[in-house]
Amino acid sequence: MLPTPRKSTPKASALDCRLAVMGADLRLTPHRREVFQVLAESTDHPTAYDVFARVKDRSPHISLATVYNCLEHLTTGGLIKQVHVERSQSRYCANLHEHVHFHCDACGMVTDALPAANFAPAEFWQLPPGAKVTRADISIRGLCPTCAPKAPR
Amino acid sequence: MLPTPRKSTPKASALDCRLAVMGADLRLTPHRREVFQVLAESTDHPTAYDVFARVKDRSPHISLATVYNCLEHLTTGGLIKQVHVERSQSRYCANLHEHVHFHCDACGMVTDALPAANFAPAEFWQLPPGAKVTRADISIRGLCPTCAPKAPR
DNA sequence: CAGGCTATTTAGAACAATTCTAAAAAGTTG
DNA sequence: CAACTTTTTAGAATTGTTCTAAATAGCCTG
Repeated sequence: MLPTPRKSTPKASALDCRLAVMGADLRLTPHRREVFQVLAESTDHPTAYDVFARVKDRSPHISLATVYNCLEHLTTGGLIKQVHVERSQSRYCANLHEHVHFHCDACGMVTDALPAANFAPAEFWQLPPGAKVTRADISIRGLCPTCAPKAPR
Repeated sequence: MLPTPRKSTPKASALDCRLAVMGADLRLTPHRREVFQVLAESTDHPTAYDVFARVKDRSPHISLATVYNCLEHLTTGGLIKQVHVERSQSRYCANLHEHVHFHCDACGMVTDALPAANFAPAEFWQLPPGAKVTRADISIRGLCPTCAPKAPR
């Protein structure tokens, strides 16, 4: 049985709007707002621990468990996305536009790359007949502009 | 400093050939051969533990650490590939043809999908200028033919 | 605005997958 | 076969994450 839906807090900012509009049933606690805000201000795909460290500047008493908790709620609410690079720690981003991730094998940096053209996975690969595609996780690996020149050969 | 290259064991099978040809400097121990063989016979992208369980039928005394060790050597030697689905345990496959992975969100099954057409990541996404692409990890998610009909709505 | 409810937060324990360690065993070379 | 290197082993350690139980806070009803 689902809990009774709650309204969001009275005072709303631009971020709050996005939270209110997109997050189906997500109580807008100060912690969740801060976690979201940190992520919205970051372009470097921070890990849960990175987020924890950044939020701590504003809320020194927040615990790592709360950050994980907030990240989970924001993710399931569709407000942020989890990014997986290999099977190392998860990273998060607030960029919800369709994009892929470019990952530098040398420095570990992760950046977003926007699609240059329309892209439909089912057109490019022979998927099992009858399969229903919900999404494609695409991570492109290589060397970033900074690391590429330094590479041997 | 690299260790002196060793020759592979005298008697060579088809698998050994692939191992010998492709694995730059990989001593062909019985364990490594068995791990590779198990993988070559599997199409279900087993986890390290799955491989461990399957190899144990032939070599009851093999340890999990050895399986991890063999998988790592086979991977760095380019003989097998690691497959990552989200950040759950790694899976492995011996299919070295260019392909992507289709992952069913309902049953967790992973299958290979071959490219229907030529595919160059740099054509589809605006990667950072100067970046050097070495590979694209593409995992397509959705529902497999078995699970799709059962899904609600 | 007190009482009752539910949700959130917390610190720390637990967990799972993997890697590390140190020692034993096996293989290779001179 | 002696000296050396590599592989294998069992178990400990590590890492990133999730779980737990208790404390706290938020909201609604009367």
